[in-house]
Amino acid sequence: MKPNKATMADVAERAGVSAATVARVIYKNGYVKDETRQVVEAAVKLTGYRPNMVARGLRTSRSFTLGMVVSESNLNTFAAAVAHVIQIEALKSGYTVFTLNNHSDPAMEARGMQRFLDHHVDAIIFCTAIDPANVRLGHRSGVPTVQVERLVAQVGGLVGVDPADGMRQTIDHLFDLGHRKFAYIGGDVDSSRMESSLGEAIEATRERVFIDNLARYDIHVPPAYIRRGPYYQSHGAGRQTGYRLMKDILSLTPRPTAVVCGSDLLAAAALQAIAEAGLTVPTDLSITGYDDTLADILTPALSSIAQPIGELGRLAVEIALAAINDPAAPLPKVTVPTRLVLRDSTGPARL
Amino acid sequence: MKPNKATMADVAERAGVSAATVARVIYKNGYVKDETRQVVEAAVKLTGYRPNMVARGLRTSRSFTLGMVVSESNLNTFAAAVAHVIQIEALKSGYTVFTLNNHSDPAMEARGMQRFLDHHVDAIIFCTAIDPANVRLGHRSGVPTVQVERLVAQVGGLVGVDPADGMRQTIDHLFDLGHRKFAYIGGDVDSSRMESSLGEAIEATRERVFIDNLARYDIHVPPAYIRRGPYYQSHGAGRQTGYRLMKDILSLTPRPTAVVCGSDLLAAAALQAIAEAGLTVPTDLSITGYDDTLADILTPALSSIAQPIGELGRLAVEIALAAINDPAAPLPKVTVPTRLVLRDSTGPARL
DNA sequence: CTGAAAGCGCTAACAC
DNA sequence: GTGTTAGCGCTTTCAG
Repeated sequence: MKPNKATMADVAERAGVSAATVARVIYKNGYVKDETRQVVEAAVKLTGYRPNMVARGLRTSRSFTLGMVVSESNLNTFAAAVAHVIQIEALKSGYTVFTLNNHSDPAMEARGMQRFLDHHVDAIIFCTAIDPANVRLGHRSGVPTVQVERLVAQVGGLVGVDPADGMRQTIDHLFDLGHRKFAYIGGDVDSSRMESSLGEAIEATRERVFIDNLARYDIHVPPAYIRRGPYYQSHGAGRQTGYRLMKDILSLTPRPTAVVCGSDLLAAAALQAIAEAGLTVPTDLSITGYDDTLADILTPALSSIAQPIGELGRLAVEIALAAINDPAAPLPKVTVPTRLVLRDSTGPARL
Repeated sequence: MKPNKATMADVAERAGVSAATVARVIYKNGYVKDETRQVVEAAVKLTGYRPNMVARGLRTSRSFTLGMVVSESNLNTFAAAVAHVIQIEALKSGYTVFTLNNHSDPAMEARGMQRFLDHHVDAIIFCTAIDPANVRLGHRSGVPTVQVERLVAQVGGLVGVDPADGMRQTIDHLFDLGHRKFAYIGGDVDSSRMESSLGEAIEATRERVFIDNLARYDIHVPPAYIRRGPYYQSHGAGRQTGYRLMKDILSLTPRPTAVVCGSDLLAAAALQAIAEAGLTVPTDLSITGYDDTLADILTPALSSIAQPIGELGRLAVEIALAAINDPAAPLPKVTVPTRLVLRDSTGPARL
């Protein structure tokens, strides 16, 4: 049973008009006599007509689709959350989105990009690209691109995140609680995966902002107190990175009283190491996360630096659509702020 | 710069043949003289020709796209994981997938479905549909549908999950550890969202299997020891469901020594309530999760019932593609098993 | 073995 | 105001 097969011609016939008139009614284009409009609308309703986006796409070279590349491990709920918002926003604007997970594999991402191009998507949003070459490919093919959170190639639009506010609030908060010895657990930078001309990766920025804010209080963090590792460990590959890095930190003398983490996942695994060492958060040690995704469901619930997910997604779609509607205009690079969300993982420093 | 704009006609011209011949070469259809093939292939390479899937779709009424509806809250990493696998599998088979998150809202899901149909997707996979009407709509429109994990409408294919094995292992394990007093925390069933003729919702099945397995040991669970609530609380809406339900359970006399949860997220929030009560897992209380997604990163890491995510995704795509290639064949309903993954949240019962 | 021609469903000039 | 026409890029008979 396939009732939705009514074509524009069918509607036209039913209404006793031409296809062109039907189109005019549907897209409210040229002038149509009011009476005619009624008839056509009735015919549309009657036949259950729905425009064929494929045919429309061929004719107009506008597919009304967006390609979205996400880099979302099972536990990277941040990227997932942004992706959700993007889908909703796109939907609102009449766009449907192709999603592709690059699984942190440049080759996979490349294949997906090619698919997007083959399907003539109107724009591509990278919810963090893994390989600059892929962003450039999109750009080179004349498809507007928007990079979210992480800039890997100096083309197209960007919706960046500024960790400064959140980090400042975090350091202020911890300092006020009496903390003077800090450590940092962060994601490591694969600099091969961004264009060298771009300067700092976001991981480096987070670290720098951490250090700078402590410097305001004349606190200097020795290199040994800053540890880095991969954001994700594939499922079943044993403990996540933060576990190992926290163990390293716990073996340091003197032991820090506050540990700032570059993601909630790193912090979650850090909590495991802390518990294993027989220590308690926040009594023995304060700890903070970043992303505010997992933070809420951990024990103790994490104080965490939140990135404005809704804002990120909205802006990404907005920029993409603007670029589609005006291909000549340059794509903007915008930045959104972060803020600390307080929960239960931070407390007075144990002296 | 738009180099990828070479059309089939361009290639044909370059090669000094007709478009029809180019098509034959590309899709290895009819006979083509070897020499001609060479020339055409060279022209393809030279022009960087890529088939236009939109035009192809119009002509063949096969869009080589799949629609995927996911019901994935930010913390529902299970659905996200299945969605990933589906994308990969589809990609392998030449399909690109439109993703839509229904955000647990039937109206949103309906809108997305309509988009999928407008774009003439070749099949639709529901990574748990929210409204049977939407599944039926797809089916009625002649688009093969596959439901994953949860069956809400008695049409199309199904890749179901059988909790029996995992639950049996869980109960055996806990019983062997000396546990005799059990409680259960599960997702509640919104029966308005499934067709009444279908029998049990998966939530009900999990509960039943829990009860039945305990009955094997002559253990009877009073109703007060079985609590239900919504799987997810939207971000910022306070503690997740499991927190409240666990608080309720902790106030019961006698207190159970083992609590089985219907999802890792419920268990995660339950851990928060347990910690708040000053109790320790697994010393004072054993607890198990379901999904094996968050399980790994919690403190303590959860023993959890794992559903075979890769298998689920693979089968869903397989069934969808089979239906596309043979629209007459009935869509199968298959079931995959579960198993317990042991970690640190289960221990000897405290007497 | 290869080319010519028709047409998928829609839109955008251009007529009337 | 409305109809006619000519394709968008591709596939698929049908001739040859």
